[in-house]
Order: sequence, then structure tokens, then C-alpha cells
Amino acid sequence: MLFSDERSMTHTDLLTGLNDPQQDAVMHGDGPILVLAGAGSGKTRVLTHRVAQLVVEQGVPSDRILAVTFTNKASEEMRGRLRQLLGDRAERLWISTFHSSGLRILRHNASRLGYTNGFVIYDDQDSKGVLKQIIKELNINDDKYPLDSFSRAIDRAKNNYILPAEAGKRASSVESDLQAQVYDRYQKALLEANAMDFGDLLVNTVRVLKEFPDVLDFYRRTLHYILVDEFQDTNKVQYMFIRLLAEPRRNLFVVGDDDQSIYGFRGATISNILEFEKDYANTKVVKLEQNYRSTGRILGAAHAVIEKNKARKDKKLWTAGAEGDQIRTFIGYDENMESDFVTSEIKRLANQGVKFSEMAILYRTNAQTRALEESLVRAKVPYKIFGGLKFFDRKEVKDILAYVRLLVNPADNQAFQRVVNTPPRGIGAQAVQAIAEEARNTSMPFLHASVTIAQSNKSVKKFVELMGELKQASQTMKFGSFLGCIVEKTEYGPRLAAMKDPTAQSRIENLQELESLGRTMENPQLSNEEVMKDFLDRISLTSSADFPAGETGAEVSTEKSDTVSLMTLHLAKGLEFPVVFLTGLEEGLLPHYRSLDDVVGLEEERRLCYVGITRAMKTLYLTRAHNRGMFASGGSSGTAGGARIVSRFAKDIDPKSLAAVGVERSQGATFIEGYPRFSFDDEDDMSGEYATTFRRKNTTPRYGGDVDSGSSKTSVSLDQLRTLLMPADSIKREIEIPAEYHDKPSAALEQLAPGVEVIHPSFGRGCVESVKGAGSSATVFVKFDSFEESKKLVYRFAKLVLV
DNA sequence: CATGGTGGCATTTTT
DNA sequence: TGCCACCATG
Repeated sequence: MLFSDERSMTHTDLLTGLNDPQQDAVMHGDGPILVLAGAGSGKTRVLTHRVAQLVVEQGVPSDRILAVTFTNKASEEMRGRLRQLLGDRAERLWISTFHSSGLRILRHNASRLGYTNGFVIYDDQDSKGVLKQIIKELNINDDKYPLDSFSRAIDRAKNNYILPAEAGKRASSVESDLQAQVYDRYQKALLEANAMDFGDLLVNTVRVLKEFPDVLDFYRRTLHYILVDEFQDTNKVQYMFIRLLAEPRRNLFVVGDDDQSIYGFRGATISNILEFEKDYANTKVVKLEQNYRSTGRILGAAHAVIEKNKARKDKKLWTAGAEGDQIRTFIGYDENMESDFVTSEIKRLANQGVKFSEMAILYRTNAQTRALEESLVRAKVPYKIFGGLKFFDRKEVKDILAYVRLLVNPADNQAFQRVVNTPPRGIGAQAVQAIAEEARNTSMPFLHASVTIAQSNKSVKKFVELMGELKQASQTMKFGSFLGCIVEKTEYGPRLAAMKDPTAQSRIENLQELESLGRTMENPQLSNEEVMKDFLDRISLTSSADFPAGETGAEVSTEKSDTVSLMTLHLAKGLEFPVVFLTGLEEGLLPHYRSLDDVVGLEEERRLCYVGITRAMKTLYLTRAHNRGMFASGGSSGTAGGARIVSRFAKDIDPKSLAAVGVERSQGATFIEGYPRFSFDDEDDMSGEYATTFRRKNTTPRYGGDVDSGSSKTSVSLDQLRTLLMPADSIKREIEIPAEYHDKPSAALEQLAPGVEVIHPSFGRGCVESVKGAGSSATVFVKFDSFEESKKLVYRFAKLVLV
């Protein structure tokens, strides 16, 4: 149904096709409501119709609604559906992930916390780089206290909103004390680099809301209705964030399923959903138990698996649909045979008319993709892997982007260390050490320190000059060409082209891809610097769930390709496929051996299995291997003498629902207890015949030959470079103004005194610093939140509204 | 002092 | 598989 004209949207339209509990949820009035939505029960439908109901029937302006989802993909999906329901009014809805919401708020308010509003986002690698240095400085024995233990500890602290000071107070052992110390130094280093890590996007958002009542007040006035999807996967900071915003109205609409809580390792606490009713008095609870996705047989299996969990709300999915086929099972001799089976079934189904895009292969760990990929390639089945290595995680892409980062934020010491000697230009560990020392002594960023070191070090001087050139280029060139310019001027591209390494070719192609992506980001409305910042923001928040590996999102508008989807169970949440292959149903893999000795962990593994099963609409395959290459030496409880045994979860499924396919069928073995004998006759299939056909299509490398980059020498002095590389002044950002201020009259001149809060139509909210002159020539100095420096406004022209 | 090659090693799940 | 530490060389 498409309601392009908003007036045609009626009450009945809104409720058409919804069952009773769904209607109940959609038509809920004000106040908190918890929707327990089982897998496939129409959760997204309820969420979108609820938003439409608020806008259409309750007349809520769309910019007062915040809907938080889990992934960017889910946000886009939701906005798309709402566009169909609401037309243009959907554009003003604030729909985003937790992290993007935090980023948006911090882009306006980070200066309150001592950062610049133009701070950068550090990814995992960057934070580990920072930690590494700290561990070195503190002379920590990294055998006893490995780097990962610190990043995990910091992550855990942030998930639970424990700030460094609090962590120090709580420390009760040598280890936790050390962790608290490192955490403290880490935060200081990040602040100095004007950088935030992923966790900070949430922690700092909550901090700014908690510590600055006017900021909190601003958002509370703006956002009247809040909806949260996948509520079972929220952790403490996210919960605090929502709770702060939802008060005092408490118009909070959360949707979740405790059976699908699978992010415990990230601090998600099931108690958020189990205890929601306690935290919010008079919560209305709606249960959605009718499943519209899967066959009765699949639901039966799913229920058999999940009902063994203790910590869950009691509910049972049912369907009015068909019972469906039995679940098909297969045991392979090893993971290659398992993969080959999956591949051959896919081909068989494809021949029967099933589209590749209707089939998905799910697994517990990313490592399982290798065998699957090999098999699919050999059989020439088109596929896409979600998750894993992202395009933006590729080394060459990160290297080039690090140059952009450093130009945008000269304080970004991680970016500096990444680029200073890539490609190698004679600046080794010693030189970097000298720069680091100089930086420490002068409390300046590495880049500035390097300008000083440049006086005595030729290689460093050349690097600084290079950065100066790039800075100038960044101001004049369009973004796409500028990226190309970096690749050339740094000699990154030419050097790749000269390499014999067969992977060099594809890396060059990746850089070309990056360049064309940059071209799509160009926007005449924005300054070059804004384009770069926007680009970096987007990249940081692009999750692996959003695009298949290797893709960048630039190609989304092109036709949907018909490919099999491969992804981890975690990434599969929220998706559905007519045919699902759930692979690796073995003890030690699902449940994963790391969770084996802990009840909480095991329950989460069980939910993971449940999520996998419930992705299937019509046909479900369960497969496992008898031997697996990895874990060969892992004598953990899951493995006995190298042979792998069936997952305990599979044993919970009624055997009558299972039907063996392939080898074990002919031998009478069953999936649960079978140890079929395998023949190795058809191993020859695996010869390299097809291997060579899988080569990236050649495109002629653009970066090659001799590059004459040395000719355009900068005539700039080191001192000039120093200023040139200083952080740029504050830049314009999207300004948020609550709807209620749109047509308020301007303040009288007499009302404007230092300290008075005002709103300007394009600069946003600010605070009057001083007023000079009188009458028509009066000028007002205002410090706006979104700008670093205060602005001088002529009273006559500036429309300033009192807050 | 920088660089490139070699060998050892570990490898859940992710915004 | 890919990353890091170490070592020999220029």
C-alpha cells in the first residue's frame, strides 16, 4: 500500500492487516509500553505503524519523534517503510542507531566536555594503538597483562557507564587497579587527540546530558516520543541515554524479545527487558506471539531449543500457516565436505527456481567462511559475505584515509603515526620517538612536533612539506580528485603499481574505488572540509552489517544482485530467508567452547541457535562436520579425540522433525548420533581447475609509470607550514532548533543581556556574551554551541529568540 | 638507522 | 590467514 497523499491515510488504513495485539500496540496512548515481539511476529510493522499513528492521528510533528534502531541498515529499512506511510513527513523523523544519535548530539555539544565539536572517531585499531603506547610508557608486562585485557576492561567500563575516576575507586586488586590507571591515561590521550572511541559516543553523550541540564532540557523539549528497537540488546549506557531523554514524559515505546538477546558480551543486559516494568510504573505490556514467517515445523524446533533456558519470559510462538517440510540434516567428513554439501543443495534448489538471494548460510564464527567460500567459488555460485573485513578496514584504504584524517584533525596522533612512514620514506622508529618526545615536551600534537624535528631531519622535513602540499590541495580540489591526489603525491599508488605482489593489483583497484566513492560524496553546498568530515563520520559508523564485505554502499542504488548471503548468527538477527543453512552444529562451535563452562554464556549460545533457526521461512538445513581443521589441538570439553560431536541444541529437537540428506541417509546414521563412514573418492573435484577462473577482472592500473610529484615544490617555510597545519576554525554544522521556536517573535534589545540564552535560526542555540551600541547599530556577541568562537551579530538583522 | 624478509603464533560474537 | 617480533643487510 502506498499513501503518497497524506490525507488518504485513514484510521482503517493504519490498522489494516494487523492482528489484535499488534493493533493494541499501535494504538497505545501516552506512557511507557513494552512490546514483547517474538521472532517473525511483525515487529517492524508494529514499529512503523506506531510512528505513523503518532504523526497521522495524534498530530505529533515528525521532528519530535526519535526512533533508535540497532544497525544503519535497520534505520534505512524503517525510514523507507515510513516514507511509504507518511510521504515527505518521514524525512523529518529522527531515526538512527544509538551511536549515530550520540554522534549527532556530540557534534553539537562536545565542546562542553573539552573536545572540539569537530572531534574524530577512533576505531578499534586506533584505540589499540593508543593503549599500546600507554602500556609501554607504564612499563607493563604485556605477557601478564595483554593489551586485549585492557581494551576489554575499558570497553566493559564504558558499557556500564563507569568513568575513570569511578573505576579507580572500585579497583580492588592489582589488576583492576592497573586497568583503572590505564583507562585514565587512555581517556586523557584521547582527549588530547580530540578523539572519541565507539564507547565514548555513548558515554560522552550521557555525560553531556547528565552534567549540563540545559543540554538535556534542550533535547527533552525537542523529543516527545521515543521508540527503541531490539531493546533486549541495549546495555547500561544505552539504557541511561534513553531514560534521560524519556523523562519526564515517559512516552517510551520499546520493542524486543528476550529470547533474541545475543549481545551479552557487549554489555547488553537482559534485565533491561525483564525489568522494564519495574523501572517504569504502569507500563503496558503487549505480547506478539503469532508468527508470520516460518512453518510449524521450524517453529517447533525453535521452541524445543529455547524452552530450556531459565532466564526468559514465558511465551510460545504459533502460526496459522502450514506445518511444512522436515528439517534437513547433513554430516560431513570435514568442513570442506559440509561446505560442498551446502553448495550442491544451493545449486539444486537454484535449478528448481529458488533465487540465490532467497538463500542464506549462517555460522557461528567468521572463520567458518573459508571452506564455504572455496566451495561456492568452485561451483560458481554468486554470494556475498556480510561482516568480516570491511572495505574501509582494508589496509590501503585506511592508509589513505589516515591522511585525510590528519588534515582534518591535526591532533589525530594515531593517524599521524600511521601515515608518517607509509609508504616508507626514511622515518623509522627513532625519528618517530624523537617526534613523540618533542610532542610530549611541548604538549603539542605529533604533527606540530614534527615541524620542529624537521629542522634537523631531512626525511621529516620532506614529510612535513608533503603534508603542507596536501593541505593546500585539500582546499582547492574536489574531494574525489583530492583522494587521487593523495594516492599520487604520497607515492602510495606508484609504489603499489611497482610491486610484484599479486595482491597489489586489487589494492590499486580498491583505491580507485575509494576515489570514485569520494566523488559521490562531493557536495557543492558544503566546504571541502565539511565534505571530508562528513565522509569520515559516515565511514566510522558504517557497520559490517550494513554492506557485504568489499562493498562500500556507493553501489546500493544499482540493481539488487541475486546472490546467496553468508553471515554470522549475530548479523542475521532481524532478517529472514526462505531457505536457511545453519552450519557447524557442533559442541565447541555452537555452543562455542568459550561459553561452555558458564550458564549465562550457554543460555546466550542457545538464543543464538534460536535466532538462527527462526530466520528460516520454509526450508531449514542443519549441518555439521565430523572433523574440523581448526581446534585440532584444543582439548576442551567439546572435542573428544579430534572427532566432533553434535551440538546439544540439535539434540533438543524432536528427531521426527529431522530428515537426513546425503551420505548418512544411505548408511542409516542419524544427525544426532551418527558417525557415517566416509569415502574419499570424490576428492578430485577439488583440484585447482576452477581456481584460476576466480580472478578479479583486470582493469588497467591508473597509478603507474613515473610520477613527477617532486616538481611542484612548496615555497612555504616551516613556520608557515606550522600555521597551515593548525586546526581549521569551527565549521558549520547542521543546526537543531526545536519546532516550538520556529515562529516565535525576536527578542527585544533590552532583553538581551550577558548570560541570556537565545536561539538563532541558522546558528542554533547560544549564550549572549555582551551587547554593544544601541538602536539600529547595536551589535550582540553570542557564543553559539555549534561554533568554537563567538559571533558578532548586528541586532537589526539577527533574529534572536529567547530560550 | 631504516628496511625487508622470515618464522612463529593465535583465531567468538560487534556498534 | 594475517599479524607481530626478530634478524640480517644496506
